[in-house]
Amino acid sequence: MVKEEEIRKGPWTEQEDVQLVFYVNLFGDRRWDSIAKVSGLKRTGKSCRLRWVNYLHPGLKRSKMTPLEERLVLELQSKWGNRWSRIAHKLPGRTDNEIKNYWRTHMRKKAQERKRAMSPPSNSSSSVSNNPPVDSMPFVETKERSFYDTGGDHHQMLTPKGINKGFEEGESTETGYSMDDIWEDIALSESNTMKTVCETIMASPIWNYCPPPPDMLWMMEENKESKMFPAITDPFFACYDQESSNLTG
DNA sequence: AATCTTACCAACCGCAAATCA
DNA sequence: ATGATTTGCGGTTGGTAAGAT
Repeated sequence: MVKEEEIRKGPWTEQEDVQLVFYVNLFGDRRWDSIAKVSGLKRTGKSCRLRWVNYLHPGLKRSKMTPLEERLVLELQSKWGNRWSRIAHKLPGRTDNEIKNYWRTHMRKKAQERKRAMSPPSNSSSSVSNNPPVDSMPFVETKERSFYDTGGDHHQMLTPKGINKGFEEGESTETGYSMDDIWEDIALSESNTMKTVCETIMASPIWNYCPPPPDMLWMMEENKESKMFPAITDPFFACYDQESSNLTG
């Protein structure tokens, strides 16, 4: 485990993202503690998993919720309550965190609308403390259009370019880096093989290496994340087995 | 133009469940 | 069978961009 004083927190950097993507592709999206250790990332396994699941996973949709998805979220939430992970399973490409955030925002807005509707303008001062917590409020479905509907996912889910956050229309991010940049970094090394990767994996820094081509990495079917990586009993050793048997030839 | 408010999202935390030794 | 470790989930917080005043 990484020593406590060395553990990094807060926003992930581009380098960390690339590094994590690289190691997850190498070892699979399990054993996060090991990935955290081996990768040299000064992050906890938990943090690595969260970053992968919520941001770096290639199956993620980065577009706004479609009206259909919104409706589904609302229906399932009223049915199952705050079982975000369960709900997320019904919405391919969406994460529990995303849905949870959406719900919070949505319900806050609903609560405000209700507040406005229930409290006449002449008597508005008494309404505030009577509002129940948003999560406990019974949901009343409306037919209103999404308040931030953009028409849904216009991009192919599985292509690296399609998972950018918020700049689907070709915008670039102001805040430093984008997933495009990451994928570009990865793609830069198309000519390099896994052999090179495995030979150099234990050395540092990671930036001397070039990951395998993206199309090799991200082959997965929607809703079948578990098949994203080859079934390797012990990925750490399997890597080197593969290196010697498959990847050299 | 400056300040305040709101909406959104990334990431953390604590806890429980699952897995491993 | 059991204790330790790891993983996953849900709640919460903090930062920031956009909109309102």
